Amino acid sequence: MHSLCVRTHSECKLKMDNKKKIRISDIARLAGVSVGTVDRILHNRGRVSKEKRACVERVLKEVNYKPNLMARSLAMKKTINIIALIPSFKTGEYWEDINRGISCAETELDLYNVRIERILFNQYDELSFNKAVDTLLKKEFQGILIGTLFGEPVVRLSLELDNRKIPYVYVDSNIIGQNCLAYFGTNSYDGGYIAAKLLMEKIPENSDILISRIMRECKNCSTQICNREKGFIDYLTKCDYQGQIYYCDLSIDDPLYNTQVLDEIFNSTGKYIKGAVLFNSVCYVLADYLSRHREKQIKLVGYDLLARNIEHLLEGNIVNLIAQRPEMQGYNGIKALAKYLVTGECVPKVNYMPIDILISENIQYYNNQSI
Amino acid sequence: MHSLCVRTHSECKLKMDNKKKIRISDIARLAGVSVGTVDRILHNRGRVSKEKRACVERVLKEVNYKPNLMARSLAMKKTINIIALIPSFKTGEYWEDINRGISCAETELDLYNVRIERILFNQYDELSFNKAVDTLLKKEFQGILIGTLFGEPVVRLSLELDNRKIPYVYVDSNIIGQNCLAYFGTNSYDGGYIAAKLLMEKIPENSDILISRIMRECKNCSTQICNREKGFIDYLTKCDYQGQIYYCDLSIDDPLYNTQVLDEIFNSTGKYIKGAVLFNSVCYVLADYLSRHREKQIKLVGYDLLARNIEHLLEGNIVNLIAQRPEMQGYNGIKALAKYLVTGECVPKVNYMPIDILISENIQYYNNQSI
DNA sequence: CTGAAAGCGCTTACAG
DNA sequence: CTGAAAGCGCTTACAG
Repeated sequence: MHSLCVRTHSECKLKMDNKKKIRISDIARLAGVSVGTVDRILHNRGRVSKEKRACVERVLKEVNYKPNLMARSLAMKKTINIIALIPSFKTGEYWEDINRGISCAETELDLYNVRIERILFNQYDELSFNKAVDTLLKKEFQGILIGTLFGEPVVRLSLELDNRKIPYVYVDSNIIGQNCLAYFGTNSYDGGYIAAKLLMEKIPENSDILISRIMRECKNCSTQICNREKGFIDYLTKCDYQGQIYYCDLSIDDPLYNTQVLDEIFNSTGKYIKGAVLFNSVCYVLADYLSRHREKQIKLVGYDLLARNIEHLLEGNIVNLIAQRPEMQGYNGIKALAKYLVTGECVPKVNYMPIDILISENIQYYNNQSI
Repeated sequence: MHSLCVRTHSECKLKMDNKKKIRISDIARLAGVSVGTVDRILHNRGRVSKEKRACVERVLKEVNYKPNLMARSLAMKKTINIIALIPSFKTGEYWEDINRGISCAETELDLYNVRIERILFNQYDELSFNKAVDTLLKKEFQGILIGTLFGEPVVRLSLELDNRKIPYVYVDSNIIGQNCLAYFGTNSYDGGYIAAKLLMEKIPENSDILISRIMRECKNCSTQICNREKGFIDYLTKCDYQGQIYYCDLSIDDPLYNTQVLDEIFNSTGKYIKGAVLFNSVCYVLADYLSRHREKQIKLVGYDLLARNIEHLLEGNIVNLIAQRPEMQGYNGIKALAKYLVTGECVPKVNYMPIDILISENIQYYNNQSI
């Protein structure tokens, strides 16, 4: 059956050495078939005889064919729809940055006929997430990026997507054991470990510290925060930390309540507290109090570049912010989906973002680089 | 003359609202001319009558035309040649990272028929730079990225490029007063200022410190290093630092000599030195000595993620490395050139990279993100 | 000065 | 199962 192959091996070689990009029509010519047949084989569209298939595949193996993606996307009028399922946000909030990365990828991919639709939910309300899932499952889409705030319903959604063979990417925090195409986010444990190191080098040895939590967070939502706290504590243990750890639950929007709670701690047994940390993105809540009532005697380490956190960092009410390249998470997440959908290529499954350390002197440069 | 315009304003509007991307042929139809004529106007190729020009421009203004870049680049077989004029490097050295960013852009831009040629020079030898310039000026190229090690000859080259109307981008350190298309690199002064802050918070108040330099650097080469030192000293002044500053000149490749020099300092008046800094990328030279002779009693801050620096950071011989996203510099620099050459769009002229603070705990994640 | 036509590399009906 | 042809949006000779 090889007689069907009208070109010899050496001719193929010649073609290869000859640097010019080889095209589908070249392959067709070399294999003695039409471009339509080559295309069918390239894309597994079937309806090709064993003989021709073997012949074309033989040529393919020899020439290292790379499709011209521009020509492809020009010829296919078909658009690819990607959904971004992320929390809604206000200006200056954490998810705004992730969304900015998504928008950036969106602009770039527009040329390739990739469209992105955002479906938003309330990050403090699991029900709103479930509703968003119901909405999106009715839509036509080929890929989805998921902000993994709510572990359990994300797993449910993932199973459904597995069924439908729709690729999905996680951002923010990872949920292991799922078939996501990729995860983009930090190693939360190490993010906590680093916070402890930064805090410890700024306060006198074995001073007491305060760990604050935000009450409005639902119990089961963020593995991110649990893992950070675990890393934090492990660092303390490793250095044989001997101080006292205080815990408190703060309100995200009731400063009076917070003042009451914190005054109580600081004015009683907590008067030797020299450092504090808060593991989600709103450490400004604590900084608000400290700046007004404690005159920078207490070193605070927090996470994420919310506008209100940055203000406090610049004023010295926060000593370090730990950032995790949210824009990059959004950008890379969308690009990974598009790459897979356009070319079939995969990226590594777990992609840990850098854990960036910000101080008042370097924060002005942090978001200068375009992505 | 408006009668030449066969479509009315409202028809244009209709076309716009109708979301579909408008094409050159749409414009031609709306203006009552051929696509060839529209193309000539779009690209200022001349040979168009005043009337038709006015008519087409009128339509253009109304429809917010955006060319389809994929179709354009598919149709133009013409390739764009960009030169990267950078130092040669060995594995694990600083410029390897910049080069990696360049390669990354290269891969991406291949689709757009952008080709990149590297011309390398010896970063310690101004003559080799000048030779490289001679070589490249004989070539055919449309844009160039320049590693600005040698201030004066870079200025000369820039003037020649201005003459030829060839856009150029600076990376690594900025040279002000030139017409570069863009600069990508850090603010060196702030890079030094931050080094001082990091060092000061790790050593006892007013301990003595050591500033090391590398002898092989040519006197006139790096404004980068001068500026870092200036920032460093200014921070000390600002905190009213009272310690003693020692200076020493080290060899990049003669550890015995360095041992001698450093032993002399540390064993005499320098015995109270608790901190050290080195402003170019090879602080491993000093770390080599400290790790062998001073048992981590001296805190060292350095720059850039050379393989040998990273080793010392992980072993605790360096407390902080300050990094400046070299890959991003290379990548963004090339992309800026390509963008300008393909679409005519400019990026901001001065693009300060983030000043990243690395410790042993976060360095493993630093280069994980693809760019 | 202007337009009709061919071509970039790929995909997609369509006819056989 | 297979191939010839048209088309994606733009550019580029070419003829007039």
